[in-house]
Amino acid sequence: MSKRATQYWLFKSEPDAFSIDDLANMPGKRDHWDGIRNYQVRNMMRDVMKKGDLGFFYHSSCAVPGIVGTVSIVKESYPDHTAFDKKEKYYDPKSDSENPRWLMVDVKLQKKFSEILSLEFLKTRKPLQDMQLLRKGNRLSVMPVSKKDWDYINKLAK
DNA sequence: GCCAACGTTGGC
DNA sequence: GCCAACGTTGGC
Repeated sequence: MSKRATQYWLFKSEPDAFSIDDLANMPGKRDHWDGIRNYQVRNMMRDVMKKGDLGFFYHSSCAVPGIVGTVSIVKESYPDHTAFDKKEKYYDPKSDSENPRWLMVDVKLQKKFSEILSLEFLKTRKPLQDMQLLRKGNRLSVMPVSKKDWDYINKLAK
């Protein structure tokens, strides 16, 4: 039986809403990654993302955007219950428990980098020039990362 | 706060 | 199914 290769990802979060320290302070340093309301991202989580995959934690829409650490996928996609709750920011009346439209996964903190790898810095790295994160106009909040870029960035990290 | 990029919605 | 209008993301 052939074993599936680990896939790599990047998760964006606004640190004002949920930072890597917030994840570090959760019981077991794990939490569900709710609030995905984009079909491309949902489909990737549903069809491609597997338990054991690894991802970068990225801080967006803040003073210094960049990669701040790594996580592992500890639970594969399941219905995002925050879509059912009127009080939630990402409530979606078109989704309910009978027919859930949105999914989430659980992630666990693997490593917090001692220094942020800023977007500004990453842009100067020649080997990363084709990375999806660095492409103009990219708006996906979760995106795949190639093994090559994963390995390279981890070597830069402290 | 500006604005480029781009996903989504809805009229036709 | 086209496409204009609108909303959101996210860097700057």
